[in-house]
Amino acid sequence: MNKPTKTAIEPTRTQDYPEWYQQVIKGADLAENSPVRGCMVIKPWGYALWENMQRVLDKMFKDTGHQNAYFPLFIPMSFLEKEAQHVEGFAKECAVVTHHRLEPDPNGGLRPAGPLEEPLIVRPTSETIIGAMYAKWVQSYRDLPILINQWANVVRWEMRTRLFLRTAEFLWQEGHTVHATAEEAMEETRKMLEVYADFAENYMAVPVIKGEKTAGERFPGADVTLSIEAMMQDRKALQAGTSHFLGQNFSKAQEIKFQDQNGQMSYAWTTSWGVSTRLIGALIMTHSDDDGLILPPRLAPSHIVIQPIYRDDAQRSEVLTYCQSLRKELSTQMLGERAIEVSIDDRDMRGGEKKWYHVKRGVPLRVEVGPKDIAKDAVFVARRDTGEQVSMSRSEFTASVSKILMQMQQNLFDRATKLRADHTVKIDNLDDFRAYFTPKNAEQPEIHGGFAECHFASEADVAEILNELKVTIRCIPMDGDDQGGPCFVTGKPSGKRAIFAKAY
RNA sequence: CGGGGUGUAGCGCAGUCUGGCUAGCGCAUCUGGUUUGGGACCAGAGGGUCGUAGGUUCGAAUCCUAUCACCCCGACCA
Repeated sequence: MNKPTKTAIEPTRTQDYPEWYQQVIKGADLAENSPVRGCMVIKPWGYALWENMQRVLDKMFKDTGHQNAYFPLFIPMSFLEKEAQHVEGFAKECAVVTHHRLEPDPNGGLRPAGPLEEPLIVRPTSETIIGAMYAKWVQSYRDLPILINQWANVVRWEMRTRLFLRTAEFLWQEGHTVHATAEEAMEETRKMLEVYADFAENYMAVPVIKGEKTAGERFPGADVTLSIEAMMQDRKALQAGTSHFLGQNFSKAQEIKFQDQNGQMSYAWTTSWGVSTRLIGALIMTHSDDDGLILPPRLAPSHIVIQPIYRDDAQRSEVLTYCQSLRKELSTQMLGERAIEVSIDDRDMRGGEKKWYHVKRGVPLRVEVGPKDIAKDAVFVARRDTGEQVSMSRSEFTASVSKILMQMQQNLFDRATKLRADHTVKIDNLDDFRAYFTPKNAEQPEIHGGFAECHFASEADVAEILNELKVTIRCIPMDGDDQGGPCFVTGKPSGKRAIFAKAY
């Protein structure tokens, strides 16, 4: 008795954005919560998406001279203690291993036994364990630079979690490099931010702002933190990737030093940079609509699903044969460097149900093929991004499929760019700022605000109002060409504008 | 760690205030049939230690006590 609903996902974005987000994930079967507090299970469709992201990023890292390696999950507690800022930043959210076996307890259960002499922490990030190894590997300037990346899981014991956006355990990559000079390390920091921005915009179709974090928002232990910031459809900011110039902080703490050309001992300069499964959250919240997930073709695990339509066995075999040949023909087409992925969904399932299954999963193109289509050698094509459905000849479709997918990729990017442009404003006084970030409905805040470009002279001056409105300084954009102006709170002169926004 | 809430079938819930036959409903699942260019219909079936442990009672999903788990709101964060 389940009546067809107007939208495949309920509630809609405007009704309840956070709940919509959860339902999109559920509808697309990307992931679900696990019995382990704060930890998610990434299901095959979600993991395939992550694998595509990994494949592209990994190539980008290799193309910029990096190699992959793997370092331990566990870090001796004393390692973390070495860098004071770093300890302070992460100590409160670490999982700590204190025992190395279990024994039966009197109640028939198990209890930890065999206390460790030194507790191990599960890595929240690997600067310290990797730094300890780098200290051994670096002796001479000839050993530099070291350019290593690792794909790993990390654990941060967050108080509140949300699928993909913030989970206790998440998957990521972390690059860790060592350089002889500050300039070279800073160049590496910038270079990797560019890689992330390139990936976000050209593969994820998510427009990002490259910028520098303020002191208050910096990575614990970094001298400079750069980030890419994206705007989600609820107009909140999401930090999608970070790249840190760590100066000599970690090399001094961990004795990463080398003899230079002149025989002098110097501390090395290090960087670290990472993106995580959070990118999937960014993807979802940038493109999806009230019918579910929308995937940018370049990262979609499957580009086209062919849905055969038939009534009886005779038609079935005729239609399936046609679909198989269509599939084969489409599979030879390329989308960029990747072959187009085509699947045939011939499950015994009602047509409408099957259609919505793929709509919710965000497959870019859905192609229906039935006897009537075959009779005129045509296919019925539905585009996920626009919802447009057209019948076209088979030859026309196969000839243009690659172009259509690239158009979709571009359309998603343009759409997201427009949303951001429509909700980015320059604000120069406190009243406007407060009005911009205050929802009309205090009980159930509607989607409001966006990015505010403002001048500020010092973080302390704006701390109070930011705290009150739950707004943060996202970054000081690198590409900004602003000429300076007065702080929106104090009127004191400031250089460049910063992006202010509510954030995930 | 504060404030609020929820634990009943795979999922979503009703029943609890006011204790009482065999604990219900929707979706999902399974079987049979009818359907089939679009989120089907009919008939039937399976599936529950009512979070856990005590207590009150002739009798507890329901009342009392304790406890655990999870969710939401805050403080903290990729």
